[in-house]
Amino acid sequence: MKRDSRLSATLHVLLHMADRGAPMTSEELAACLHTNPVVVRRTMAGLRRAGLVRSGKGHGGGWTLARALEAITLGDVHRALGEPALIALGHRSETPQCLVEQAVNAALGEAFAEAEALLAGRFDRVRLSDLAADFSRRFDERRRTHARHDHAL
Amino acid sequence: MKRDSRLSATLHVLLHMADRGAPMTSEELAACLHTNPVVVRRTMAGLRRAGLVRSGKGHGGGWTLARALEAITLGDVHRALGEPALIALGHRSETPQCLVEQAVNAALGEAFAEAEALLAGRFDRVRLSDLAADFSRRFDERRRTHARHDHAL
DNA sequence: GTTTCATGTAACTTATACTGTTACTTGATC
DNA sequence: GATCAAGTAACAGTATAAGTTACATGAAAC
Repeated sequence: MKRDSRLSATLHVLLHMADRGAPMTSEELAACLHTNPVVVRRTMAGLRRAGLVRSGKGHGGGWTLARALEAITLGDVHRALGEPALIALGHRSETPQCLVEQAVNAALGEAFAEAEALLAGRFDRVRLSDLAADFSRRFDERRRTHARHDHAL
Repeated sequence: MKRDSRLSATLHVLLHMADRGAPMTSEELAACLHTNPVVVRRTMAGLRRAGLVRSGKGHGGGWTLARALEAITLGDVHRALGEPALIALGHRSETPQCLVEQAVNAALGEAFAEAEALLAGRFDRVRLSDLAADFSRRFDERRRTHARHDHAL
């Protein structure tokens, strides 16, 4: 299965937007993702509709967060993206006549639903501010590592 | 994401094979799945290599189970199919330079791994005999329902 | 008010993986 | 040897994410 990376990409650019503080253009965000500005606009359109971000045209335009990082969960972003499927497996038929297939669907469906609920629940409990805090930790860590490096030179 | 239904299909035919007791041809199994015999052979090839089923050519040939239903778990079947991805989401880059992306990958990766472990663990605990028992329950239930129907006529 | 800049969107192409189909080979049974 | 069924290669179909081009819309700068 080819994996959907829109959630990953979107979280990435949202954190960059927060870090910047000023509007960022689709072109700048596309550079962060090594992709095309149109891909960014297309993906962000759902977030705009969901009220997570705002967009402005013309000079000084671009994308800005509409809420604080603390007020946006991964679940909010996932839903804004159209709530794409989390589980890569599916049934052969959703409404089978065959009793064997009904038994298979029941067993797999229960397992899928449980895993999906686990992921969705976790998404709802993680805020963008949590990711930003982890980024800061990594940033400080890198600074310490580089400082040691500099001393060694 | 288009969902992978090979696990679902394979469990379906394995139960039909167990129910039959005698070898079933790819053509017969394909009829159960409303698909093509070649699709069946292709999918079952992994199970043969894994020692879950045997195949015979010529007259009286076809597919048979190589183990009892109690000795095959959903996990066995999933691995025999090449262990396709369970989670439909992925990272944009597996080894990002960007610290922001590293933080995103860490958060998502942990969530993905947890959900994947939940599903895989569950697959390892469910045996084909469990599905067969559920099928029998459904079969009896339908017989009771149909009996009541007959009385009403 | 015209130019410039940036979003909004449609349309098309590409990439990828499952699925379906045809054609042919291999091997076992009658 | 004829028939049957698996084994397999090769190719077409389908769906979706992703990338690209082109153009319209609207806001700010000059």
